[in-house]
Amino acid sequence: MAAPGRGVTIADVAARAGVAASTVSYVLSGKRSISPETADRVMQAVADLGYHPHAGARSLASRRAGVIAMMFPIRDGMHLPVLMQFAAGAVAEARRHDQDVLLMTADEGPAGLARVAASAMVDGLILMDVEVRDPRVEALRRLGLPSVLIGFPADSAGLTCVDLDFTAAGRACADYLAERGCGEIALLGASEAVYERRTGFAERVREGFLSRPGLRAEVRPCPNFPMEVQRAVKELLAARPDLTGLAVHNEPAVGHVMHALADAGKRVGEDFHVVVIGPDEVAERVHPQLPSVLVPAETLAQTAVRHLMRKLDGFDVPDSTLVEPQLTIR
Amino acid sequence: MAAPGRGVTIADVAARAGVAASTVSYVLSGKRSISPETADRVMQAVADLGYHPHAGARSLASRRAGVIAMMFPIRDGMHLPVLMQFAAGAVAEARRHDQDVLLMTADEGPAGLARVAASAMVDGLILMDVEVRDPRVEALRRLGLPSVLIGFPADSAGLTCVDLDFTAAGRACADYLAERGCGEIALLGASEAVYERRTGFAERVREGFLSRPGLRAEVRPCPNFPMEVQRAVKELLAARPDLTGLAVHNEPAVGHVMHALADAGKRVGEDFHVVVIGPDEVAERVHPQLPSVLVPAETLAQTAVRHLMRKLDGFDVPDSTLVEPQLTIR
DNA sequence: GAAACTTGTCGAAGCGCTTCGATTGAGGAA
DNA sequence: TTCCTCAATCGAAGCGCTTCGACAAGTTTC
Repeated sequence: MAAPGRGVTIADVAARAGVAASTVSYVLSGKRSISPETADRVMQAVADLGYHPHAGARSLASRRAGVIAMMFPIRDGMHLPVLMQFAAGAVAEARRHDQDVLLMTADEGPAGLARVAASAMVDGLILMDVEVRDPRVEALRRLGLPSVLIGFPADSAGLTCVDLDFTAAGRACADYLAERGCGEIALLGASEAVYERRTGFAERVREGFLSRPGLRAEVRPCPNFPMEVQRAVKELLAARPDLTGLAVHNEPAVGHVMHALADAGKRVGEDFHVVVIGPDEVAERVHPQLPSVLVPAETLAQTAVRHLMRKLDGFDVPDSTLVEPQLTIR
Repeated sequence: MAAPGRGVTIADVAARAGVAASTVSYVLSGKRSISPETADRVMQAVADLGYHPHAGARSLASRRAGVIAMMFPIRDGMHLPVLMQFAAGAVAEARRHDQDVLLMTADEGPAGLARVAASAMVDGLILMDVEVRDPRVEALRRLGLPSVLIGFPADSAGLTCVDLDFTAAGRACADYLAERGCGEIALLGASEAVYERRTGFAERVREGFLSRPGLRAEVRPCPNFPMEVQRAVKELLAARPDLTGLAVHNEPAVGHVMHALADAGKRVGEDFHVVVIGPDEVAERVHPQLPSVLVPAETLAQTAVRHLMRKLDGFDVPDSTLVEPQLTIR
């Protein structure tokens, strides 16, 4: 348990178990068959000495670092809590595969990818919040570093991408509202900036939302500031007096939308229905609590890590994985 | 630029520059003097080949991994965006010191610390959101892994701790309100759970808030749910009719507090004053925008990383560093 | 003009691990 | 019994880097 001095090595373990170092290695990796008795003795020695293989040595000899990198965007408009959930999910899953996670920010860009790849610091990479045209994607292709992307770039050929099925999410919202008897509905979407940047995601929601027949539906981008949100809602209500259903795909706006509706005399949950695309807390922390389709950050992270692990082990994985959205009714 | 095959090694660089591998190493590390001409040739070769040293080999030979770990809490009541800012700040600063950052979650606990320490995977550690009685702290002491804590455990002897000066933050709020002419003020604090868990932080705010003489001040913990927050505010107003100043140290509650005040006919910024301890967005996204003392996550992260770097380089750093709060008026 | 340093460079010895034969006994097949 | 196979183990050769001691050429110093 207690480390005797500094650094217990495989040789120490071997000596204590009365075997060769290579035998210890084989016991630990399971790459050759070892008699149960020997294995027991080795494991006992490992436990006694509190042995953990030196990561550097291992990576040097085996050409496997046991580390994957995650590159995060730290950009305007990103919803930080979701990123954090994502990170937590990824770390948890990675640890299940005995991998650690190196944290990178998008600031490092393609050069950062080149660096970690060339230094063999990581075995693979998860790239978050991929944009439609993303310079990192090209770098990734060039480097041949095993990777999984969250989101879809314009050309995803030869890449492994994972994302929420935003089309289905949009449709789920329309369905929910339709089932509550709304005939005229609207989607208050992401801010303009988001639409400009990564069309993919926002447009898919739009498409899904508009895809349900028999409804009068429209989509509007949503402004950034509280007062403007309220004004936008008021304008919408004025322009469409028969509107009875609203989907909101914009975390920070939800609270303000609810005020504006209350001010306008709409009784949400009774004569007017609202559904949110966003994290649970957002939908829970307003009154009344709203139904929501969340971005299942944890599931996405898990899926991404699993795919990456399979790639590292030489298996094939689907090029594109869309996670089904879940609508939670509160 | 383009990698020829797989893996450019120091030997390749040496060959191209016409020197010994050790010379390349010395050029890169600056640990021995090298003639400018040779250095140039080497650097040119490095650039030509896109050489990056193999991290594992380097760590094996030099006993320095070039990686620091950050252990994050993923716990209830943590404000995720702040954590993320923290992470971003730490990564940025670490990169400035040519270090990478390994992400760990508190789930791994003391055993996780033992693992990364024994495997020489990281050179040092930053431990976030330290609790008053934290089992990880003891493990840290035992392991002798260089580390910096964010927050203060009960016994911080021999440790390096960094945190916001919460006492000063509390006082700054009281000062702000006093300057606006409020004679009777209150602090709506963290939720009960937080008080129970890490007394340090919440109590320091309380202490600071109550420390200004000549004011009638009180502190109340704040409930978790929207309706209860509103009720709590109403009760407070009823109990203290002369109350004209309120400090809120509870991110999710701010919006609801503002409603309750509006409902009660208080005109914030005119006959009633409110100040927030929390992130900018929280204070900006209500109407009217509020002054706030933020938890300077980025600064704290930077300070923590710098301290850790200095420790790794064998310098002394102060045991305890309190970052001055800044009050932003909007 | 010899002794004593400096400066710039090289070669070799590891760092701790994995992995590739090689080796040794047993157990089976012939 | 002899030969072959197979399971279990060992020893040695690296993986790519840093670092230590040497050493050849200057530079000083007396």
